[in-house]
Amino acid sequence: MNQLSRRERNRLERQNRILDAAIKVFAEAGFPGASMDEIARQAGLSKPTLYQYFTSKEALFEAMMAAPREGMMLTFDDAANPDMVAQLLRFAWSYAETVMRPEFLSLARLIIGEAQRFPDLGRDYQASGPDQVLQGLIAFMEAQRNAGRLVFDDAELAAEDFWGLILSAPRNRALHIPDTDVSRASLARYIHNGLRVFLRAYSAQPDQDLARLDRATVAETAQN
Amino acid sequence: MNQLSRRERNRLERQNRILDAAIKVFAEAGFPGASMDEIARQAGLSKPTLYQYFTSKEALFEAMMAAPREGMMLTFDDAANPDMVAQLLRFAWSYAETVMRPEFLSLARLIIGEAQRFPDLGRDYQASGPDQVLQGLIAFMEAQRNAGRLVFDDAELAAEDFWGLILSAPRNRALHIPDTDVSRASLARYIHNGLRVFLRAYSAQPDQDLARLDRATVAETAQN
DNA sequence: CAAAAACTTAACTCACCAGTTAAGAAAAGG
DNA sequence: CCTTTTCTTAACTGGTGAGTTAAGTTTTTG
Repeated sequence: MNQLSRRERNRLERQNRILDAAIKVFAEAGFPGASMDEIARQAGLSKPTLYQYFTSKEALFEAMMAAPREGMMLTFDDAANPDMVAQLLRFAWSYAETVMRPEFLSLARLIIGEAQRFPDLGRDYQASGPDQVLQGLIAFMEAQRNAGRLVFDDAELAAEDFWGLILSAPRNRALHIPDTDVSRASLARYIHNGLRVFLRAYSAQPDQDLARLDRATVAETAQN
Repeated sequence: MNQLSRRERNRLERQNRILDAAIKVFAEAGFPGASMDEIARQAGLSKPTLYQYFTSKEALFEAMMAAPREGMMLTFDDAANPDMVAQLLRFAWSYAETVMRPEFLSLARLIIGEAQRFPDLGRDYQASGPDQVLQGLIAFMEAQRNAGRLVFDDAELAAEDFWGLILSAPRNRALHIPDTDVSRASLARYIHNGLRVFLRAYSAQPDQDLARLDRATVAETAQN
């Protein structure tokens, strides 16, 4: 049932406990403010054991940051779906809910705060996070243009506009002011407004798509 | 010619030197990573003197952050000017050039990185920086709506959209990746695209305003 | 079950840092 | 010019943190 020896299983489980503790402590205190003793304490073991797993504070920090960020790689499953508005709306919501989670914001604050001291960190994050999402968005935008539903010259700009319209305001605010839990209602306000502006500027059939958006909005409001 | 005694002048000059050194060291190392010895060294004096001016590391940090941020409060001087497109373009450029300066980005990284440890800091910054600019933008948007040049329901959303369309993409990237100096050409790309999208979505006379924008773009390109 | 191997820990080292103290230098006032 | 006051500094203190060591414990293996 299990290939791993008891030792190996223990080791893996502890490694995960350490990484979990590290993310918590680093996010709370920043790299210089975090203490290896505190991380060890929160992981439920002692410092020399911690050094068995990671050879230095920096190594731990980098390993923690390199750990895959689940939930980031969301994409458009059904590219053939003709209801572009519904797809955009669904994408916007799932992305917003990922990115605005408190732990995710903490991590973003940490990355930004340490970007100067760890230049690779920020670059890698940008490449493996936002840039991936952007690529997915660009592919989607181009598919919609080919299907005659969107009109634009530069797919990258269109994708970035979509992102910026939907998330930049609430996210910037949340980065500056922690513990402001962002309500679903306020996210809805940004998402629907952003999408409306996006469709007005980019849709091949703006009136039709805006009507579709309003219908979707009513449907969702009724759900809650 | 000068009301201040030699002592008082020296004191002020030193205080400024300390604040300059502090901003540099804190931005480079973060709050916990910055050392008072290093700040004293960079300010060209010794630690006890530093403590004569600021009673603790926290006090220095907060004083430094409270120092007025010049260049942030830009606004629309000539509200009566009928050329809305030119005004938006000028605002976009002056704001972008302020916000994308390396020192300004360093400060933003520091604020975001320490927001969790200093909750007031992030709140105060948001209130005295971005929110002020936003208020100015909102007032402008409303004036343009009253003049029949823009169409929207929610002035705050319109203002935030403008901001997000123009700056969110390059700024987020710059926050993650320091020392990427952002060329005027790439800023121009974002600004002109953002403004185009904004006008398509919000202008009362989109075709006319877009033509105006293109003319302004050509004029500026010719200048360089 | 006993010996070896791997793992874990309490206690330590060394460096650094925030904040203080005591003694010396400079300015102000008579 | 000399005394007083203020400013400045080199040297110190107490505490903490990264990383190590040596001794004890658990797991594996014959």
